[in-house]
Amino acid sequence: MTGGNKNDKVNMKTLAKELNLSTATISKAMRDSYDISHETKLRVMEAARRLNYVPNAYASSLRKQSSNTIAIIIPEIADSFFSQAINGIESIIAPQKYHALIYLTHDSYEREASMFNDLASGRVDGVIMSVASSTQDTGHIKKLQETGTPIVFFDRVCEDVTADKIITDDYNSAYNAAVHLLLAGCKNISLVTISGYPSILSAREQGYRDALNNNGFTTDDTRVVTCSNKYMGENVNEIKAHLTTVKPDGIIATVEQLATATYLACDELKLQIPGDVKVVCFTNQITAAILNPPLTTVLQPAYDMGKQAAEILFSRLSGRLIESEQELVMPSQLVARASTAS
Amino acid sequence: MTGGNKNDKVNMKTLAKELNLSTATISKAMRDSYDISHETKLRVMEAARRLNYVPNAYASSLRKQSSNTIAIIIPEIADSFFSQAINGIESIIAPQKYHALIYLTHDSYEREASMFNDLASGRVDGVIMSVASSTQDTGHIKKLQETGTPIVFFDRVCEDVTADKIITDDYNSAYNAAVHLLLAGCKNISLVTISGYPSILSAREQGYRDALNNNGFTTDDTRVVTCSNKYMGENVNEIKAHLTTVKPDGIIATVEQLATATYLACDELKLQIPGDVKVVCFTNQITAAILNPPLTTVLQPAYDMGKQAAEILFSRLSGRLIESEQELVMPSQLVARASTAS
DNA sequence: ATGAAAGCGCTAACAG
DNA sequence: CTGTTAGCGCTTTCAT
Repeated sequence: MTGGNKNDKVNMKTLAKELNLSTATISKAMRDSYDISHETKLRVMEAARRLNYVPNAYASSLRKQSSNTIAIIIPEIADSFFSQAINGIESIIAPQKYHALIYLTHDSYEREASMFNDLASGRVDGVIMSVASSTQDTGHIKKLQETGTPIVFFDRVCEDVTADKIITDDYNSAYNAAVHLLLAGCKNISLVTISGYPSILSAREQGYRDALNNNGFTTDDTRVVTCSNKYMGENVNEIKAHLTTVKPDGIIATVEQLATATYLACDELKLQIPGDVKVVCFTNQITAAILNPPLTTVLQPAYDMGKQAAEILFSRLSGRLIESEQELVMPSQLVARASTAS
Repeated sequence: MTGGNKNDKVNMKTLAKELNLSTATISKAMRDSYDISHETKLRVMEAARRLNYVPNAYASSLRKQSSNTIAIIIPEIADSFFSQAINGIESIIAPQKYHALIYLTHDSYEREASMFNDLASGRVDGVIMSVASSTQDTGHIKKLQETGTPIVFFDRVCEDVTADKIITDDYNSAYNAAVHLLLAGCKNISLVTISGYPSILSAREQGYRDALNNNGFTTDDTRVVTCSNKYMGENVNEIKAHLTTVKPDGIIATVEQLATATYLACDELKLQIPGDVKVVCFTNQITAAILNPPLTTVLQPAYDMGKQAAEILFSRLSGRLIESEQELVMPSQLVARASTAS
């Protein structure tokens, strides 16, 4: 360890001394202020480079009461939808020299609430989030909002929180997915979903129910499999049990993690897709096209949703956006593949 | 917006006034210091809760010269290996109340270097990283190390930087993958890889070459397809061209993103896997088992690698670990599936 | 165009 | 056990 971490610590004072200027002048020069002469700026820049000077982020944040940092709060990172959304967010914030703190709730309300409590520390200027599936009470979110920290939701939004929201048309997407299965000849369609409160889950379920009901089918609750956990093995078992007892000829899976579980369940029961059961899943997995069989998906514009969320958050931060909170609905796309072929 | 962001800002002074104590006492009470009476601590806690007091993170960081924040610097987030590794990192840092800033290099040296320059601002206490494939010069990394910021590499390490490193045995994994293909009857094995400098790429290539050479096969450079970009379409075309001209009967793909490209290339050329070409890929994709056909993978312990990286970083940060930097080699696992069946 | 000085909110000596 | 004091490094009036 070369450990030059104590003595050669170079700050504004060092620079000021080096150039016979005040720290105020250095500060202004570094930020390219209008009332510093061009020549002085050049001298400052040169010295900064030469001495490896980088302004201390926390001193600056403390003084300015703003941090150029946002929080991304999501349930899970090993998920194509969320990781693509992060790419979208990053595409906007990185050029602006903003920083992203990432927090994973693992769908736990307790963790989410604890994270929000911490964020009141002024650590971030704003938040982009997808709420945990187990979150019902939203007091923690409203409390942070009250401190003046803007929050933008994407995908898993909270209905009872007033904030900017980026979603896809979950109701229609599910409705269309169900119609797609009906047109493929299914008479007996089940929904495989996860437990939780976010409105996107109920919207997807309602879209599924309405599509069936509007087309002469009934939808009793036995046709809805609610996977209660994230352990692949248990989900597979729940789905297998359903396939064995209810014998659906079509399945709509509402979240990405259920795609693999559904395929494995069919596999283990030697059920053919799409012969015995047709499957469509809400997922952004890039491998959907090369699955056995290729999976019909409801594809969300994850990258663009992240981009939009970041852009709206920036508008709020800059004060440019003063209108009331908006809900932006972006289009999902049903990509038909062999898993739903007639 | 209830906007209580100005007037009711509650800090230590507020609390001190409220309780007729000094800010020093508040500070110590909040941190559960031994020289504060139990009773006072309770009063402080109560008041803190009542007034929604949360210590300002930046004031604390500035004063303590440490931020309880680390940086995770990776090439890409929409990648199973990296997102699983992040889960591993998070499992260690979250309970310790550490925060993670995430930076994506998109494999660009310029972005990586610029990020490292910024980190000299004291924003983070340490770094966990996987280097960009285009990074050859490592000056930016060494420069940050010289400020005393510990860096732990995982997977894509820099050979010429002295630091803690968590890797898998890339040479042997590739060697074994090649042997696996030979045993499956391949006579004509190609490597599909990406351009770049990280030693894991050359190790994987060397393992492949040695396995063939040691078993009586030659490995000329025409058998190595170097995909130069990340646009799926172009990669598919490069692989198709190779399949058409060289006609390999076995393929080893060195990184996750090449799995889908390879499958699509075979698909478009109507080549059967494993009949015409057998395929094995370094990937952690959960869908490997349900691909058409199920894909033989070299599975890295991504979650545990992230965990280890975080644990070692914490040892460094706490000063517990004083020995010289270590390289921890963790085992990969060859998971044989139908894509390499004889 | 530059500088002096105050202070962001917290912590760590040190005194009492 | 509690308080006083001096900063951490920066930004921002306000003078000059």
